[in-house]
Amino acid sequence: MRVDSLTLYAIYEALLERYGPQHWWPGESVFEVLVGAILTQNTAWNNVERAIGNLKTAGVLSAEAILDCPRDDLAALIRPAGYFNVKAGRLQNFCLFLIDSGGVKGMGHWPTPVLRERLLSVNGIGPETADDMVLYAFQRPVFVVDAYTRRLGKRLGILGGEETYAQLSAGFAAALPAETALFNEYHALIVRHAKEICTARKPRCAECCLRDTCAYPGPDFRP
DNA sequence: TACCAGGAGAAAA
DNA sequence: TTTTCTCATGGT
Repeated sequence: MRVDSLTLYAIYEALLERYGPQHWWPGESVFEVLVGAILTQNTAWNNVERAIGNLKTAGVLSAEAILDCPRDDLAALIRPAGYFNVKAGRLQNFCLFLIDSGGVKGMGHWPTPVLRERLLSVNGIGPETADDMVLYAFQRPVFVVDAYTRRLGKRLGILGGEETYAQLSAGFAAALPAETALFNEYHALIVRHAKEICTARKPRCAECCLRDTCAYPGPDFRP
């Protein structure tokens, strides 16, 4: 898959001009970013914030505490984030992996491809969650692809819609300079755009809301 | 009331 | 191998 660099950069510039820097990822520590990446799977961030708040209040926002916490109790704490039973297991899987790997510091010594592969080996961590972690927690230049990225790319005519995650991530990364700050901001801006338009235009958007049901072709960011 | 949200894994076809 | 189903709360 090939994506035109100029087009991709023009989209980025347009989003940055419209919304400004997003200062991602929201979180007070690297561990909080890692936890947030799992909790936000198919879930609105507002609900994730509630869940993380519960973990903080209960003193369960560390790998050791999450592993020590009975599964049902952990599930109750993260209930606002939805899929709480599933995510409680995923959090504990990841925390076990994190401790076995020497923590964030130990994992920080791994080359990016190794880091990514090992994260993907953890049950409950798929491509997007792994890349969220690699980019936002470990500050490595990987391009995060989410549902918004796919929809926006399709709306703008730069994607066909059938590409695999790996094809999209590699295609975007190859078309842009490998800069962590750029990849950080780009993904954040796409999410911001989606939220902004969806919130502003409900119930019926006059501009591309990035939903599958939206028939509007979307704003033209092409150069 | 119905739809949607910063996915992933298991089961079924 | 590909498609479908399941997990679930909270906002609009």
